[in-house]
Amino acid sequence: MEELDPLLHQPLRTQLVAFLAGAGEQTFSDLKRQLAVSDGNLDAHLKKLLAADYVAVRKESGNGRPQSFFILTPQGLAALNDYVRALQRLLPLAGSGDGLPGGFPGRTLATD
Amino acid sequence: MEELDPLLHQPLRTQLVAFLAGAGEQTFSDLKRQLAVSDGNLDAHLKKLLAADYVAVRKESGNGRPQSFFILTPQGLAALNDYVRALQRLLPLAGSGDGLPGGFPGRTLATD
DNA sequence: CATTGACACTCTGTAATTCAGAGTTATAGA
DNA sequence: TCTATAACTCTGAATTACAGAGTGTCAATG
Repeated sequence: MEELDPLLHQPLRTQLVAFLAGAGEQTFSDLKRQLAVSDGNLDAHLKKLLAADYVAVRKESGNGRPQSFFILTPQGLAALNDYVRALQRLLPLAGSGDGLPGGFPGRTLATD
Repeated sequence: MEELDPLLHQPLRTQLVAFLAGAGEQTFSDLKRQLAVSDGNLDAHLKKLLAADYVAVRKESGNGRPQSFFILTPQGLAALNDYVRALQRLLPLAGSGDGLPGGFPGRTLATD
């Protein structure tokens, strides 16, 4: 069966990686605001992504107050693409236009 | 930000629900074989889906050996559709043809 | 008819994950 | 300098995920 990278297939991390992919380099505070998540939780998930080299950090300190900038690595981007492909194979996402108006393809769900 | 139903956004449960959506009513053993998962784990996740009314069970006993047939409920199907829509909004899944050949849209990932 | 084996679950405990808030360091303003 | 605030980081509790042991039923065999 289709394998879904457990590192990416988690609500907060999926959002996190998707956001980084779309928006590019982000500070800790920006991520915190955008994802509406607690400090500790964000830190924990970022740590996992850093440990897997899906995300890299660049720390700045000296001029203003210290800040960390987080960015998706090539590995992270590749993993995200694999993940999206796995989802597409698993869920018939494509083929029903934009929004799946009629319901999930394949079944009408007989409730008999 | 986009909310991803945590009940569905978990590797095994996503596969489980997607499989039920595509294949219709399935026995416990069929699910176990298809998803290559341990008894206890399958049971635990089915319990969650049953508790949420995403899945219903029909138990047969009398003629052969007792068997449980699991099927997606209308609520489960609706939740799955919502979930797919949420994914589509979160990840730019559509628009790049069949398989995202070029990479994730939106960024080329400057590693500078 | 008792016994053995296999199937179909279900229960229980452990390991891993997720999360929130307390703690730490550093800057900015009064 | 003293206080407030921003930007993290650490710690521990609660939830979740998982595997294997346990329970009950049926079929086959002697």
